[in-house]
Amino acid sequence: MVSDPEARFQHLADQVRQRGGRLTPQRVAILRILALSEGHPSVEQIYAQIKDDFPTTAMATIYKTIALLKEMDEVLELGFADGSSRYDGKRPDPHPHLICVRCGEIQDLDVPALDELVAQVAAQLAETVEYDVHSHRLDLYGLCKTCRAAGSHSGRTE
Amino acid sequence: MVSDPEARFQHLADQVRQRGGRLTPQRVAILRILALSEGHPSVEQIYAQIKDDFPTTAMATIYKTIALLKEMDEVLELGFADGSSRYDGKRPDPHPHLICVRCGEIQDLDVPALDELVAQVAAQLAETVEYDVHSHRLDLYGLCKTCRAAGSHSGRTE
DNA sequence: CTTCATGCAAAACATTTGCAGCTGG
DNA sequence: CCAGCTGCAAATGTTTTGCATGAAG
Repeated sequence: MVSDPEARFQHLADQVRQRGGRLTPQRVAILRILALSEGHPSVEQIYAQIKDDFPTTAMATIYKTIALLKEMDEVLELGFADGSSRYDGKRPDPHPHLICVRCGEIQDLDVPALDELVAQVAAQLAETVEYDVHSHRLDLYGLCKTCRAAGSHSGRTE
Repeated sequence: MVSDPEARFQHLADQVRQRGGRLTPQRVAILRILALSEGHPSVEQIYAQIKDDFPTTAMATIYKTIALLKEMDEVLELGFADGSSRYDGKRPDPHPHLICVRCGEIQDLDVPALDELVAQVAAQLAETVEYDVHSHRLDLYGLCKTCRAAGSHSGRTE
């Protein structure tokens, strides 16, 4: 939310390098898109953007790079019931999202009370059933202003 | 959590009939499993249970019946990043889930403050950006007692 | 140079669709 | 009866995998 996109990109690049990974041009492009994209791109969208600069890039390359980032917990994956996934490389920590079920637009959301609420529940679960909660996900689903005006729905429903 | 499973099954059956749908033996079996299952079965698990009574049942039949229930908002679908889905036919309204990332166990969770919190955020979004929020989803991810003891992790990560 | 990444194609899955035949109401 | 359901198979769409080539460090 605050962090400078360019700094975020540098962080990702550093992490990859420290891990023994290489920074190929394609990979740099993927990291850059993930670090800079305001929206929450899908693999397809990343692919489309990259083809401009590296027309031969394969989808598999993008999947592989994202898998690497997931392992390092440097990207947040939002999977949906329809099997599609969108990625957030700017804020890899859990945070709520607002999702339009019609156009698919995803935006970050600030719910200050949430982390505390989750922490409370987690603490209680740790005590009562020895459950070790380490992550969470909150999505709000609905219709954005534009789609609301456009009429009824269609598309992703979860 | 409260409702009698048998009553829930009857409700589902009634809804299907009112909709002009038929109650074939296979369909009855699917509804029964969804209404009675304590866990949150996958299509595969439903399929396995049904094969005992109706060995010729096709997966497609289960998918079609679930699609019907989804349309009527009588089943809650929990889709995951790995493409799998689990279903809750007991409580179709949004409610939080506790998910073990190692064994995949899913249990319902009670977070009394959540609905109010979501309602507040939704109200604010309606005012500020004319967003129409009509649903939500909260998952907590972690390790259940058993898996915690068993060691490190593997499996679904979201 | 030595690994690791790329890109292509094939494989692997889960889910959907089309359709002939069956059957619930 | 006949609209709707079943079961089979084929189609779909996305993600994964195997492997030869290529390039980062």
